[in-house]
Amino acid sequence: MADPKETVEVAGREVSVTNPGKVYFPERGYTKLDLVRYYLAVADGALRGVRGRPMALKRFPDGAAGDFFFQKRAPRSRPDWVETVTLAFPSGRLADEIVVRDAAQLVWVVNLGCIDLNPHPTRAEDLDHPDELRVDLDPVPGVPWDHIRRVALVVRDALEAYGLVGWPKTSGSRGIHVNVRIEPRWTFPEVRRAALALARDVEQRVPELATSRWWKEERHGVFIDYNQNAKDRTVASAYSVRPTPDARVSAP
DNA sequence: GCCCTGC
DNA sequence: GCAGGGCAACGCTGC
DNA sequence: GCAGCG
Ligand SMILES: [Mn+2]
Ligand SMILES: [Mn+2]
Repeated sequence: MADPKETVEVAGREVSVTNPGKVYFPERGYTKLDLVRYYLAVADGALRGVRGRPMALKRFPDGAAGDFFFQKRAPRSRPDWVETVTLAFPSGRLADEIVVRDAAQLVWVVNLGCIDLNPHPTRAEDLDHPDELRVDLDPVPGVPWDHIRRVALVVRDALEAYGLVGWPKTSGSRGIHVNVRIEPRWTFPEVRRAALALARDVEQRVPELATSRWWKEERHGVFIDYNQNAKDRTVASAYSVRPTPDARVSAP
């Protein structure tokens, strides 16, 4: 059959795309090769979100509607131009995670069935000090988009008071992510505490719109998920395609 | 999606 | 040759 | 220590 494999030339390498015609988004008819071509088209932006960061792989070998699994450890068999870095867990266990820096590595990851990209907030060069604080706005069901947007604007004001700049994007699901560049100087617990302080600040500014309550039952409006800044937690990066039926994208 | 194992 | 299994396990919360 | 949360 005329399908098993296609080769794309990217970043000076030949990268295989297996099952290029496989339908990954049945509702829209988008194929695996469509997904690869999308990522090539936005490679500059997509790489800005993941470059130099270890990432957890969330793999959908049968497309967005199929089963998925997480994979922290890079597949043992991989080209020598695919970079990894060794992470240590508190348990003492180790994991070699993928680090993407160019479009060839990106396509290689997409070929594994990764639809969205989930980088850590750290760089491979310094795994203990995040250089990105992530403000994850998760609306409870039924919250209108305008409220989410308004909370994001309040986040901007609150950040400004600390001399910080937030870079917003849709999550591609229901909420908004605001990424904040920080000096790689603070530990995970310290960054998480900063995110909590920010969440409480925002909640105080617009208590009708935003909440920092951990318990779902006590939440109303937009939950500012500060815990997303804990260690070993990742967030879908900018330009990631989400595994939704309509192939929505996290749009800056 | 792909490897590894075992039949 | 082919079917089946594996592929993560964190850290924080309030009780 | 537990289960809820993501
Ligand atoms: Mn979110
Ligand atoms: Mn969240």
